Amino acid sequence: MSAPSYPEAILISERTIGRLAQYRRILTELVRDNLETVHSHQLALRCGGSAAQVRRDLMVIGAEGSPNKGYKCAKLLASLAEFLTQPGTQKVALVGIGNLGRALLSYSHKQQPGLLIVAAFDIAPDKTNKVIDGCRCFHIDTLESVIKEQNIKVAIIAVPGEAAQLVADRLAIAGVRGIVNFAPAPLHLPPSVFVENIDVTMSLEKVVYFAAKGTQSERNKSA
Amino acid sequence: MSAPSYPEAILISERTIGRLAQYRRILTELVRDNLETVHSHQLALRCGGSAAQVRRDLMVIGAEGSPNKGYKCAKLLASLAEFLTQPGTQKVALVGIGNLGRALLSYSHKQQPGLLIVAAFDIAPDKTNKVIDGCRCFHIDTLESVIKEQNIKVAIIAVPGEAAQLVADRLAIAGVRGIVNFAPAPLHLPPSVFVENIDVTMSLEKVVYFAAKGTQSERNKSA
DNA sequence: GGATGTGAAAGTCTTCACAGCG
DNA sequence: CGCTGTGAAGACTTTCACATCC
Repeated sequence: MSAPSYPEAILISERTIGRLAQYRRILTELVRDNLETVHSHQLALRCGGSAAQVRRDLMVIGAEGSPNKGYKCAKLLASLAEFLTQPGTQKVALVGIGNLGRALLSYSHKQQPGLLIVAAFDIAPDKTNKVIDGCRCFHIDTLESVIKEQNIKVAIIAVPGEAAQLVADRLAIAGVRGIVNFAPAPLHLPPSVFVENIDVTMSLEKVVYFAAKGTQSERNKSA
Repeated sequence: MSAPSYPEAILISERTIGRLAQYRRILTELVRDNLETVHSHQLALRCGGSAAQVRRDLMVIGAEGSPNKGYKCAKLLASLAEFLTQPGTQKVALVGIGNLGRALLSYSHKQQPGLLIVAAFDIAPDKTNKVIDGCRCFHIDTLESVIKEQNIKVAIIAVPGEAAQLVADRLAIAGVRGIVNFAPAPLHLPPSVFVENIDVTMSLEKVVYFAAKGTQSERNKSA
């Protein structure tokens, strides 16, 4: 009769996971600055949410803070790191070495946390078989073999909309389980593959609308 | 007693506006391909939503389709264009001419709809006083004067996180009413300024989590 | 028959408010 | 006291289901 391991029965919403990732980023800074403890309202201020929201989010990972002193930064950061997958642990592939792709590569190269792009693919021969920002670039024909060889489970799609579905299908078959999709087209994939869409044009149009029309108040959903 | 003009009393949610922008993009393609009519379930397939969702969204702009024939593409597109602000109408400023900024500039240059960046700013002298992808680049010192002169109401922030709040404050004072923020930091601004955050790192971490852990099904929120 | 338009139900997410504790 | 932890309420979104019309 060993102690039951974390049931993990309750499944956590996408929004919550996103905010937990933010909290981790903030806590990384706090720990770097040698802060001992932090209150929920302080975290709220730094991520643009409410204190109640922060407390509820931290509840789901079983974090515990003491009244009047708040949460211990180091301990909380450790809990978050254990709960979320450690950044840099997961290798990421990038498909599409255009302007956006190169911007992501330079991020990956400089940034300290997350975003460890280990392989990039493109269809244009002049972009392949070289190293950009420390990342090896391959021709798209080798996508399946490289993905399998390196056991890559996460990919970023930064190709034109017309090519996105085809790329996504190939990624899924090669074993990728999660995709960040910058193409402005929905990907139809089996539910075993998680897809996060980032549609810059749509976001811009939203902002244009609200800038011109009604004054919606600032909301921080950061997605 | 004139007929009451559209009350516009009901304010429309951010999510809905985002989807309406997607519908417009899809309809632009349909009209280009000379499609006469379209059904709600066809739109749903092409944007990754449900048919009921599409119909409800179109309800808010008072679109009308006929049973069995669906919606008239051209008419619906016109309604959407009238409702959303016409793309290209609003001039957009870009702050931060790094890799991401340049990727956005090249988009702006090539893409047909939306995204008309007319001025870019940076603090580095070697990036300013030139033209990149058809967009004039200025030193950040001239931000206020250029924004006011050109009457720009929408801006994109693509600077490092530490500088984001300062830039946002200056933009708001210069008269900007809407901001797309790529910096991973919340902007604290008066509610008269609409802010849309795009946090690429956070999205990536979400995907890493769901790729590794539980299999959440694909959801298309495209934000 | 097969689609739209829409009230109502169901579901999801956020905020409130307060007990309990240091 | 002020803050955490959390049930309960509230607000918002999506889906259902069906009357209605071509």
